[in-house]
Amino acid sequence: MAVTIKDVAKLANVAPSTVSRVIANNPRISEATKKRVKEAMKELGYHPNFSARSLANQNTQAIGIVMPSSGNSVFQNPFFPEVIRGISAKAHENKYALYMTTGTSEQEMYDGVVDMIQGRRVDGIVLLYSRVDDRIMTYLQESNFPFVVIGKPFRNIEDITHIDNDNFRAAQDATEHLIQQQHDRIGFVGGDRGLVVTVDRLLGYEKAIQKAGLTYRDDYVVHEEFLEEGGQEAINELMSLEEPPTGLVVTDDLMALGILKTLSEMDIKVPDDISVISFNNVMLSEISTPSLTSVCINIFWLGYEAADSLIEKIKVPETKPKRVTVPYRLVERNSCQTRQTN
Amino acid sequence: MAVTIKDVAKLANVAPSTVSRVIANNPRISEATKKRVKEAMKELGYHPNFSARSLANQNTQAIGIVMPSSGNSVFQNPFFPEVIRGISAKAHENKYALYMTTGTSEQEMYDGVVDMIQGRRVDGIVLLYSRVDDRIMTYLQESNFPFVVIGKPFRNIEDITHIDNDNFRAAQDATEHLIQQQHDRIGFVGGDRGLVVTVDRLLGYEKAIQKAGLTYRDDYVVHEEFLEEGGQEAINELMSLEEPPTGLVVTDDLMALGILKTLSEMDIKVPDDISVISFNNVMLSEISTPSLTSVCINIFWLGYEAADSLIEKIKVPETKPKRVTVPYRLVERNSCQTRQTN
DNA sequence: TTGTAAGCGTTATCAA
DNA sequence: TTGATAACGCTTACAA
Repeated sequence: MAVTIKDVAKLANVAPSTVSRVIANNPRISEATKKRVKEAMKELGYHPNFSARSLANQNTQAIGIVMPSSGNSVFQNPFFPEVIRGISAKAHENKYALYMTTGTSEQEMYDGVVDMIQGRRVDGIVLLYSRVDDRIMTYLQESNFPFVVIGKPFRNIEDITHIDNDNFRAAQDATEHLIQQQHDRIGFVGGDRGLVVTVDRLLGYEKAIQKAGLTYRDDYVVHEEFLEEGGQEAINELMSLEEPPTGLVVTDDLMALGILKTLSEMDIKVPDDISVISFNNVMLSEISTPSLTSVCINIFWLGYEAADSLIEKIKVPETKPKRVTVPYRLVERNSCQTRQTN
Repeated sequence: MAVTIKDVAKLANVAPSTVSRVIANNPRISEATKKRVKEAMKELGYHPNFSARSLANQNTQAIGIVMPSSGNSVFQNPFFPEVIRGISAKAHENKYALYMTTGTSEQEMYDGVVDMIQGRRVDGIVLLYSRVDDRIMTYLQESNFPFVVIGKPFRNIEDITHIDNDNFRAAQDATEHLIQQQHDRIGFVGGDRGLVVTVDRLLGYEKAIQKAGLTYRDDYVVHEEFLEEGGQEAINELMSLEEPPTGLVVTDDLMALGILKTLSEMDIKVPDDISVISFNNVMLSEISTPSLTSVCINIFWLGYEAADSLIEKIKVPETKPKRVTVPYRLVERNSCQTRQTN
């Protein structure tokens, strides 16, 4: 077995409880013994056993991360490594480790989350997505376990701490950016309509269209799962309309990349023939050709704030639910240009 | 407190140990009591407490994942979500959960790993990269803790279970692919030369060059950190040579994407003016324009095998170290073409 | 086939 | 300021 608190106690000639106090940095312990114990720890190479500690403590110093199921293609989105980096940064500052459940189906994910919570593997959970009518979120709420959501909860917003951008306004701004560039036929390409973020961005788009006095056209709004089979068809149809759009608001950089490809295959030039603006500003948007004008939503920051709010909630359970809004900003690159009216 | 084994025992009118046996599916327990206990568990909504179990068991049912430090830009590489997906799949089959350390510096990572191991947070570790002279790997070896490496260990290969592609041959094949397409001026663009995989691929490239009777030129070999400041310069220089290459072997799809961009800015057309072949075959290689001819290294599979070997090692500690070689295959797309000799 | 009881490595309460 | 000692929730000899 590894070296335990007892070994340290023996070597330092104190009781185990004293060693425990030294670890916890209990103020009422003499500097002398503190030093002696610390030396003993160093000498033996002592490391506290987390399981034992958790058991006694009722706390794990671990945060659970719930991603979309890995069967889902969004799993591939660079959004995730980046939020995790943010979460991780804050977690690390507070000596929390990260724990992940995974699963290839919604059911597996659900079971994983239940296990994680009921099995007391973690002190709190960050839900990395928000979808309409999500069992997991419902469960989290009912279980009364500390958790925060990245994104906007579909219901019970008031009761759930969540970290989000103002996606409505962001989409409105993005759309208006195209409008300012003289575009008046603007399409919207959304991702999974089950995601609240998709809905929010669509609403923002609609608002901008309406506010500018343009007519909202159903056939300008498509949803594609570009990673799936046949994902290109939606774009094909869109561009085959009698009056195809000259500007596109796309809800995700990765989708925009796919669209860039489809367009190039149709021999439609970006930004000359059509302007494309998208969201997230992942590193790819910079290295694609053309580089993408994208709304930077500060992914890292979302993660960082999420961990921050969660840790607060863990430490002070009475903390009121709150909404943290992370700012966004439009980053202009080369996928948009003023419409050529000739 | 949550419902414990005692509560279940009481309700089912048996001893706690019996409940424990039912959980462990101990064969010598009567079907009758087994059923009774199971009903009690269901009725109370019992879930075993992992900490308690780990403490008694000396096992955590968790696998630790060690990524490069998140300060490092490779963190962004879609390689990671994909290996993790693979690890996760196998882990899940065996009811292992995933645990992640993170940190922004090598030191932080190191401390995290030590904590994870000494604190008995995990039963084994998957190291997701292999670099020349890595402290963490050295530590893992010395600590005699179950671990596997994805990639080829820099030293002590015989003693370390690792999962890898034959990167030497893969690079040789990739280079020969260009040679077959009549290219005779072929450059090599590598990533971090501290990574063993970079070295292996470079050697494979050299071998192919030499085997084909082409002359190896120092100035055709560059290493770039394309995500870093000034990453484009290496390519710029390469293409400004008096006799610039007409083919490029690039060690990573993401780098290849960056190169595609740099080339397009220099008004050099791919594949017309220059052919590019890269590695990893991440989803992006398909949706880039042009799509990338890439060596598929079966990332998911790497992860899956890694978890498999690790779990075996955890269960049977005497297991001999072994090397698992995951096959690769060249996926032809549109970034390469036969050299136009006119 | 089942129960009793010790032990896993901590923390925390109560005395001293 | 420190030491005994009882939890924490589970597993596992050993007994029955």
